[in-house]
Amino acid sequence: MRKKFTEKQIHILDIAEELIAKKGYEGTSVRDICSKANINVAMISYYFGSKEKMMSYLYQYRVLKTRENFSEFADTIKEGKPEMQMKEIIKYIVSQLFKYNYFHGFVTQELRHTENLKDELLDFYQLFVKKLDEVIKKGVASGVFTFTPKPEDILTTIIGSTLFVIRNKNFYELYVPNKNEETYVKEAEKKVRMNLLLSVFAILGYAAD
Amino acid sequence: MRKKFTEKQIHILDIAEELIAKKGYEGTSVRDICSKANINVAMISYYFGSKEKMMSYLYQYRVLKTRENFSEFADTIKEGKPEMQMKEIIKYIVSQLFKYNYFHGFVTQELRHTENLKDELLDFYQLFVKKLDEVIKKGVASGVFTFTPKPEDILTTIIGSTLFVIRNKNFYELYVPNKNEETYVKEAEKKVRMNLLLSVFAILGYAAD
Amino acid sequence: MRKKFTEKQIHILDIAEELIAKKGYEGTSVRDICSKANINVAMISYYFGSKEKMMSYLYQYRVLKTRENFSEFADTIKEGKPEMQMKEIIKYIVSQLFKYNYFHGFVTQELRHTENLKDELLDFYQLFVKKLDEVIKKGVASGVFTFTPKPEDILTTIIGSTLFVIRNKNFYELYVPNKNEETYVKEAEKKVRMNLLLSVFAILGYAAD
Amino acid sequence: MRKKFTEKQIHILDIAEELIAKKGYEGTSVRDICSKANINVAMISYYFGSKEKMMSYLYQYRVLKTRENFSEFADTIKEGKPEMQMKEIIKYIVSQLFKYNYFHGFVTQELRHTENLKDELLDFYQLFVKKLDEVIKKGVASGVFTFTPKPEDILTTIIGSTLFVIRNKNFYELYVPNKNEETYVKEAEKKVRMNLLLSVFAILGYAAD
DNA sequence: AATGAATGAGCGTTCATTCAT
DNA sequence: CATGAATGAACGCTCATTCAT
Repeated sequence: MRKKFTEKQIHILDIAEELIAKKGYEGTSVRDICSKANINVAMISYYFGSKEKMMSYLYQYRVLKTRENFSEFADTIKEGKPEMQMKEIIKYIVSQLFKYNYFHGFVTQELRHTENLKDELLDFYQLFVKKLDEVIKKGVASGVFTFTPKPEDILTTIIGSTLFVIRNKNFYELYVPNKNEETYVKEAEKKVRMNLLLSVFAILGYAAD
Repeated sequence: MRKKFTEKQIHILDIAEELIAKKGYEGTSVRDICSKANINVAMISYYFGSKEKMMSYLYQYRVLKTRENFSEFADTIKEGKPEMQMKEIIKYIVSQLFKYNYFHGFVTQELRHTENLKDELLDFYQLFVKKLDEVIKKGVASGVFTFTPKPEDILTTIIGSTLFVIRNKNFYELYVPNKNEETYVKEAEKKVRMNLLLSVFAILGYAAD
Repeated sequence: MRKKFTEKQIHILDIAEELIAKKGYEGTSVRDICSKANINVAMISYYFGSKEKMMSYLYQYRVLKTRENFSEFADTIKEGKPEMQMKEIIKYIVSQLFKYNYFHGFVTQELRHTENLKDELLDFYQLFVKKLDEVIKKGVASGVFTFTPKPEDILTTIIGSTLFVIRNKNFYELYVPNKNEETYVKEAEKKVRMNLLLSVFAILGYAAD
Repeated sequence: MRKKFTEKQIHILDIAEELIAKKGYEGTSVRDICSKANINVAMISYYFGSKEKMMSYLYQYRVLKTRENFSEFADTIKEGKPEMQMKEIIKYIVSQLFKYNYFHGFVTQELRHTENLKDELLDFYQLFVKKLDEVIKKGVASGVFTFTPKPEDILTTIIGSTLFVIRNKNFYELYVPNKNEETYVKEAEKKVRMNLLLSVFAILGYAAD
């Protein structure tokens, strides 16, 4: 059920995503979205069929974009050494979660409304697992990694830790040096990335020389 | 503003928590809760003043219980060696999150409704950070730990990873051997706990003999 | 359907009257009344059967008292000259309306709820009409009054003017010299009384010598 | 905050006014109004924002119309003799109160809901007082009136008496010859008008030749 | 292709009243 | 005799959606 969206539709989806990530699906009324998007209240039903279908389209749209993005990324690290690849994967996941935190925010919160779509996200996660598995095995084979942790556990740690930081801003900011609103996000991202690098490479038994 | 609750009120809170964790605050109507609790629609206003106040009471009630529970737990590990203490802390946090996943589910999702109460959760997290800090320092001092990672990062990894597993059941269950509905939860909890033990001890540079 | 009331019941009726006169029948909840009377919410149904029946009892109670009161008053002027009697009647009606403005306030506002009871008020008004008729005829017979206006019109003017003043406080107070909250009511009562005396005696063609 | 209303809105306001005058603001539910107006329950909120705001608009609308109406009337009597002017004013006020008795019914009963709007009614009453004052003074100057009663007292008598008659139908109808429902109202209006003419001209010491 | 008016269902809450004690 | 817990109906209002244009 792929669909091409007009500019106007994408505009609506952007605003819907932001509001829903902030206030939840039920907490966000069609009127809220339309008012912020400067369109008529009837437009969401008109364009997408219903509020719920709009959610599906929004989800599809983002997953599609994300997959394309990941595809490109995967290409860029194809040639590197395992330790570099692992580092880049961590960096990529963390930055993507921070960048599209709106999306990832509502994915876990609001996916109950689009139960059948979860599969697409699942496929996407498995893509990561597969990639991590490759890298780990290659690293172990080449001797730079000592241990063989489960790739799904590595992914769990990376995504889980990052989302926790994003969602518990007022906890984590206690430990981030620069609390300036502008720079906080960057500092937080950096801190969680460093933590994950340390963590993951420790599990891998990475012997830096 | 502590409050004693009757059995009936606790019954309502239990059901409310479950539904809200599943379907969100706005997604759960007073009628849903009352219908499942076999009580009159007016009772929530009658007992708690309003739906919103019920949320506050629910939150208070759980945080209070959780703090008391943690207090007891902290006593039981007071005497042990750092490595044992760390192991027990991880085990404790993971098991608590699994046990009260309803609560932790709505805490991160629905806290916007009880903004002023967030501080209590913050205090609670800081309790953990403090405890972790003690254990890490003691372990480093006694030589069983080699490195000194930040306690807030350790906590982030533990809670983040566990919550991710809880909330992405149909991802994680792909990697859990026994998919029997009854045993799955236990297996999943065991798997994430093992992962975290490995992970945390690796970061600490724990030298097992 | 006469009824004897206990002190507690009278206490409730007093409070109910005040609140209903202020905020209307529907605007006053049973809870409001019970809360102000420091009694249980169930008491009004318990004592009076229902909120509506309470209204009936309240109405009966006040009309009864008022009739008794008027009876006494009628005795005191029995012996006087017509012009004195007329003066006293005006003074009496005005002062009673001011004194029991709570009651008269809700009588005209809330009588829609006790349609069948209007007869009692009607009887009461007719008592006044009869008395006024007597006085007018006596005065005409004795030559102190020149004209024979209809007694129901005299009553209409007296009650209508007084109630208008009571209910349009912020209009009439513009023309009352002393606006001090304490003395205003007395001044207003005095002013409307003087107006009515002038008015009624003018209609009667009273020739003061 | 003046507002133009559509025909549909005016239709709703008419029905709302009638019901509220009869049963009070709290006694009249939004459902009552909508049911009688054959519209959806949501329409009152949709058109006016809320039930309470509807009251304000209704009030504004009627006061505005009434002021315009009075303005026109004032023009028509500009040229006449004082005694003719006085007669016309009485006739006008009485007929207006009878015509718009719904409005005047709820104005005194329900103005607690639109506290801040009372001033507009006050202004309106003062317009009458001013006009009466002019007429009285002119009459006294030209010698047709002997006395100088206070204009606010004249207004009080006129409005008070008329409203009393309107609100105590089953009292006054005892004295109105033709009790036929159709003609009663006209007869009652006539009777109270005659009474007021007599009354007011007597107070003015009008010397008819 | 797009709108604004209008709808019916459902929301959280309050109501007068009843019930068990 | 009196209470406080509990009820079902109704409240004003907002919702996502549909309809007529």
